[in-house]
Amino acid sequence: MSATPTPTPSTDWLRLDQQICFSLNAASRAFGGLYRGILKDLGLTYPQYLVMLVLWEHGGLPVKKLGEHLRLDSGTLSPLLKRLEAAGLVRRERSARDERSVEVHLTEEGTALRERALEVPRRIAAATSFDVDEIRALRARLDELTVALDAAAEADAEAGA
Amino acid sequence: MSATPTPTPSTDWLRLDQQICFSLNAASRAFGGLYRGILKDLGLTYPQYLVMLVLWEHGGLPVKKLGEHLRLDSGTLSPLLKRLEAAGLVRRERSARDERSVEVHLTEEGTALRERALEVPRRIAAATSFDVDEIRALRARLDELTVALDAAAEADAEAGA
DNA sequence: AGCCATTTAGTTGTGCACAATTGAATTGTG
DNA sequence: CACAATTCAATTGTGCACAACTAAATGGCT
Repeated sequence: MSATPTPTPSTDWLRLDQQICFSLNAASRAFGGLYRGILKDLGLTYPQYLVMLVLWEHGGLPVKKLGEHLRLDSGTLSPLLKRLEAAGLVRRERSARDERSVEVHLTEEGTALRERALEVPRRIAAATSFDVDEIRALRARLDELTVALDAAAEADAEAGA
Repeated sequence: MSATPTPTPSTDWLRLDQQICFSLNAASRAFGGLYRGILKDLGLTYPQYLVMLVLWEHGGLPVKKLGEHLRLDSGTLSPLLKRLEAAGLVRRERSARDERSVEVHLTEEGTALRERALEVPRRIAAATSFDVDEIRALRARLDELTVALDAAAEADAEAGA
């Protein structure tokens, strides 16, 4: 071993402050903290809010479709939807024409909650201090990144298999 | 169904695809998936890898300092560090001069793991298809955002109190 | 029709994030 | 010194992410 490695030239690729993933993770959790405060009034967690957004936009959907919109699987959605159902915001019912599928519908209360949710994006936007174009550009960048990462993870998984 | 609300003009602020937080969250989870595959060889999860990065860079640290670097509290770190200890990568010992504090040190094995971790950033960078300057710019942007969000969450919390 | 691969939700188990609380050690103040 | 306030780690409890598996329903194929 001899003498601590400490190579740390200006290009130490293992430095935390050089890792994009850390900045991303930190920003994601900072958003989480802000949403937590704002959504508490609505009785929603952030992932629950995302589910409600999809339902408000598309109406009733099977769990599968919901998962495609949000990139989440039934392992995450099943318990989350149960909690939304317990809160009286959604109903879950087996599809008549395909008994495997469970369709998620808004209740009256769930539909009504949309009105109160309208102020959420405004409060969030106020917090970022970024203007609309900056947000759009950043979002586009991140989506590019996500596509590249998903493709790479896919390729990696297949190489490993 | 009495006419779905569907206000959806081109500025429906509740549309999922307009929300920066969703892109951020998606990118963060996409990174997670990629790291999961790469770090499996090292026997680390992504948060465990972050802890190891800090230890490789700074050497032994009390849990508190570790948490400041990573923005994590003892509720997250305590069990995580126990798992790293069980894996033989770190030792935890009460500080002699302040019995409240627990110092986390790398074991030989933990120090040695750094060599094998050197290829991780390379593999990640290859997956992003972004060049170094783009990454740097994106990271700077995200860090700005994080600062703004933390400040806003702080202000929000105080207003609520 | 009978059989089999696929699809769809749900369940189980592991690990992380975070709020709230506990308990011990330390520090500040009278 | 005594005692209140603070600091630090750990614990408890809730909820999310994801892998692996189960069970039921479906659709294709012979």
